Amino acid sequence: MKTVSDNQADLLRRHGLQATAQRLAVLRAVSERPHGTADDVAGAVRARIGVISRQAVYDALGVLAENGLIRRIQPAGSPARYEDRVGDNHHHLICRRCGRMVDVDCAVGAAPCLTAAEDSGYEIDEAEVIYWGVCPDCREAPHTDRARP
Amino acid sequence: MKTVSDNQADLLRRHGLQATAQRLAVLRAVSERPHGTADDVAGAVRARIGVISRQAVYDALGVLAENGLIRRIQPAGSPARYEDRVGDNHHHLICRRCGRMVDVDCAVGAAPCLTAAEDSGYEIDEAEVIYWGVCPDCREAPHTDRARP
DNA sequence: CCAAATTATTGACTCTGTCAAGAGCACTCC
DNA sequence: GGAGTGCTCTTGACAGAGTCAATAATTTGG
Repeated sequence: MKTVSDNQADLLRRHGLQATAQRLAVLRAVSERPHGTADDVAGAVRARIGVISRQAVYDALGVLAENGLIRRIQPAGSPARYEDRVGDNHHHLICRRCGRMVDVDCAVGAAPCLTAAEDSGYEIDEAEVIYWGVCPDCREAPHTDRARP
Repeated sequence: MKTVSDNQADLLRRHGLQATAQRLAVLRAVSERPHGTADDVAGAVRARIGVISRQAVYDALGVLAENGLIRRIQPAGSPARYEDRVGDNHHHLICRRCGRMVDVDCAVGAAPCLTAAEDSGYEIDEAEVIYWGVCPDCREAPHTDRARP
């Protein structure tokens, strides 16, 4: 019988990547905590396999993202975040106060948003949409900004 | 007769900001070269008024953006960029190879894109849209990636 | 099991951007 | 038009996120 790790190892090899302990752990960490930063991932990986270098984390995240196994999101004012929900080009909704990020299905449709009004001759391959707002929790809580007299 | 600088000074004061030489020069630099980075702006300002500290540039860009006189765009993998086209919530189209950025009018309409399919209870105030692709020039030119054997 | 090639580790380094203290201006009020 | 007050600029140290480069360790095809 094959374990989850075996399947993920095969997945990596099918993409022409070597299946190392570090990459497997990174892949698993991203899938367990969507929208985590490289640092979060490093922490989760260390909890599981003991030790990993910062560079290995960046390398793994890099090749996984390049090969479409994970997706990198880089919101303004935040380090890059990673998620394993790929292939459906969904969008993100971020709270301006607490930074919490949630997924949003595309309003337009399945293969969405890839048509700009005028494409200026560009060959568009991705539409990145980030909605900014205030999450329910932060809306209820008193404004920390205004709280200081 | 009023000069351009006088008008911009008034503009600043109308927003409750002091009209300093540095701020005027920053505002002018942003308007002259849209999509420039803080560093570009600093260079342009130095060419005009001689010298400005890095901090003053960041301060000026910060207050101008806060007051809606300019807009800050922070694309993945690039330092922040600034433009003076504000108030119409247009979007951007960036070339993956050369980084060139062009404006795109919103496909949806005038006050656009603020409606996500499901808002998860968030109070959305901005929709940031970035299209990624390859510009006409880079499409014609040979791939630098593939060019190395 | 072995050799070649890919990956990981280590540590220095770069690039953007921020913080804090003091000096210098801009604007207001007389 | 001059002086005070408070905002703004300069200077220099600092921090976070990510990259580079050389060496050591694994993976994997044969």
